[in-house]
Amino acid sequence: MSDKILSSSLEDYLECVYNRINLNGSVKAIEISKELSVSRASVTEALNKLAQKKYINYGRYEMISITDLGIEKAKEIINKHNVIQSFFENILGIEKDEAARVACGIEHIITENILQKLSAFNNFCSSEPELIEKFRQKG
Amino acid sequence: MSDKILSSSLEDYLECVYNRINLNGSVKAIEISKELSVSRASVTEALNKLAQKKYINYGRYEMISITDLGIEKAKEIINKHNVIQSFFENILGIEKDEAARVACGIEHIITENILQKLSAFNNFCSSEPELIEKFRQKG
DNA sequence: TAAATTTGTTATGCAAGGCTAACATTTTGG
DNA sequence: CCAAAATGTTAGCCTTGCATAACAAATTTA
Repeated sequence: MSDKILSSSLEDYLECVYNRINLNGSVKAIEISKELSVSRASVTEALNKLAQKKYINYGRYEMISITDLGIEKAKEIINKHNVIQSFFENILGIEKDEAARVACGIEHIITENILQKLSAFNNFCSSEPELIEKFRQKG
Repeated sequence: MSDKILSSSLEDYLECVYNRINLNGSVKAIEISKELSVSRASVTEALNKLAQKKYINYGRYEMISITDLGIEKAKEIINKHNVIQSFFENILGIEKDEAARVACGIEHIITENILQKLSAFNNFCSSEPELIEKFRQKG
C-alpha cells in the first residue's frame, strides 16, 4: 500500500470514475459497480482506497469527486488505453470490442517508454496509409 | 481452480520449468525460486498446483518433469512471448531487457487472434526493412 | 410525508499468491 | 560414512480483491 502506487484493479476504478465524471458531471457507486461488473461492496472498498491515496475525494455517503492528482493519473491510463487500442484496431485490424478488452489489460503493464514508441509508430503508420493497405492484403 | 486453466503466475512457473528442462535436461525448485524471485515455499506450492492440473509430474522430494500437455502449453506461452518481444525490439526499437520484461506481462493477456495478427505484422515488416528504417529516422 | 425502493456500508468469508520460520530430506565434502 | 550444508516441505500468517448478507441512509413515489 505504498501510498501512491495503484494496482491494476484500482486503476480500473479510477479510470471509470474519471470517465463518468467527464460524461455526466458526477458518478455514483452503483454505476461503477455495473460498469466493472463487481459488487457495490467492492466499489465502496476501492473508493476508500483511492481516497486514502488522494486520487479522489470521498467519505461515507458523500459525492465522489476526483482530485488533480487523480485527473492526471486517469489521463495517463486512458492515453495508454487509447494508444494500444488504436494500434490493434487501425494497424492490426482487430475488431473494436476485442481491441478494447485486451488494451484494458495491457494498459496496466506497458511502460511509458514503450507507449511513447508505440504512439509514434501509430502516427508513422497514419502518415503512410498505403503501408497498412499492403499489410491487410497479405495477412 | 477449474482444472486446466492457468493463472498468469502459474504460466510463469510452467514457462520456467520448460525452459530449464530444455536447457539443462532437468530443473530444481531452487532454480525456479531464483529465476522468478520467489521463496522456495512458493515454488513448492506452485509445482503442486501444476502437477494437480497435469502439466508436470511431481511428488514430494521428487524430480520435476513436464508432461506432453505441459510442453504444448509452455510452447504456446513462449511463442506469445517471442512474438511480442520481437515486435518491441525489432519494430519499435526497444532495448532487449525492457522488451522481455513487458512481453512477460502481456503474454498472459493477449488473445490468440491478436497474437496471430501481430505475428503476421512482424513478418510483413521483416519483408520491408526500409519501412523500419524510415520509422527509426522519424521517431 | 411516510412507506417502499434504491443505493451505500459494514461484517464476514473465500481464494490466490506471496512470505517467514521451523522442520524434513538430500546432497556434499571431510 | 557421517556431519554440515543445501534444498524441499509444512504451518501459519498477510494482502488483495472479490463475494454475500444484513443493516443504514437516501431517494422516490403513492
